[in-house]
Amino acid sequence: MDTKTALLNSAESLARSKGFDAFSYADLSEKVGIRKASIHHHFPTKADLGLELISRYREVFFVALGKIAARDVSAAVKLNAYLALYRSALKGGAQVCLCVAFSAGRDSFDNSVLAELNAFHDESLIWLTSLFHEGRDDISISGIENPLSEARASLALVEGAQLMARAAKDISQFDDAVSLLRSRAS
Amino acid sequence: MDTKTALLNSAESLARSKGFDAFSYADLSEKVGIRKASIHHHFPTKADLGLELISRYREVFFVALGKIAARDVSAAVKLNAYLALYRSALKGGAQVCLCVAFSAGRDSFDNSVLAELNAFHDESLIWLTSLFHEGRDDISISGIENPLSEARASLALVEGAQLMARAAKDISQFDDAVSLLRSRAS
DNA sequence: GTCTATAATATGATAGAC
DNA sequence: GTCTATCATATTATAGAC
Repeated sequence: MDTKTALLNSAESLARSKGFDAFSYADLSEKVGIRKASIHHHFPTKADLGLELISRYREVFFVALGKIAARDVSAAVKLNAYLALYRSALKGGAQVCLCVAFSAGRDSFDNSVLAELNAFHDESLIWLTSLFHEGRDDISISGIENPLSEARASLALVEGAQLMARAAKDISQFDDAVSLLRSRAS
Repeated sequence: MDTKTALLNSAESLARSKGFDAFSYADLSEKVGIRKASIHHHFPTKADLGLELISRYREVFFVALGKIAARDVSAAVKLNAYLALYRSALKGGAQVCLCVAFSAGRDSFDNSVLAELNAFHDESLIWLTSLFHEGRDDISISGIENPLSEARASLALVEGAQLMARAAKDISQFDDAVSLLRSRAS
């Protein structure tokens, strides 16, 4: 693996466990085994690092969602896969997804990072709305009256559930919070 | 108002808008009009300040919830009051409630602060579970099968909705996320 | 209780040798 | 591309005068 990728991987892990502003180039230096100054060669400023982080994350995340959507299974199965994706991102309660980590960060992000965050949010809503439409049609998810409202509520639910689980360092808080939604997917 | 209260008020505002680790004694100094060193007289360390902040917040918050619970109105009305409390805490999208702010903070909190956070969480669940029991009994809130599950989902929902609204600096994201829950309270 | 002054440390970032 | 050395600045915190 090349140095830049190693830096991105370690930075992502640190951002998701501690927060983007809570880790320093010194932390990153120690994790990757390279001097602080050398990191600036790959990411001149920390803002550059932040932008590349969220950009890469969004790309990878929606490739995963695309694969779920393409499966020839019921909407209920896809909803469970979506919840499993957020659950596994928790790493047992030690990390949140990068989107939650950045949303929780201080207002230290510039417009390009905020644009990525908004895009993540909008794309998620589109994906979820489509899912709930499907679930209403194939009647595999119960009680759907308004797919868009369901999408908005579900996104806030999984993000809040992640936040609580990491704060308590207890993944069962995530499971408890989403159990009601999961129970509607037969 | 005495200096200590002024410090707590300004610190709470800063923590809820920027994050607890994202404001410094210098920021606080400027806001209150007192020198940095003088703050240490009231709060020797920043950890002391954090503990007093969350402790005071929990107290005030559950006094408010107690007043809502004591009202002679339907559970649906109480649920709307609960959602309105979280909505007003948003200050239009600029702030989150202190509980969300601390949950999102880095792992810089010691055990006493984490204990307050856990207590906040547990007390909220008890309050909400009681509310949903009431809503099932007076049939003012629709579709309740398991009050505890509803409580857990609702808490994660409002916290996630706050996080999203502040990240987008747009209170309508909170309203959108909770609209489904609100619509069940007739 | 508040001030000035200062300490000890950590931060993001740059210059220039190899 | 990585290194050593350094800078400017910000952080929490303390000592001691008033």
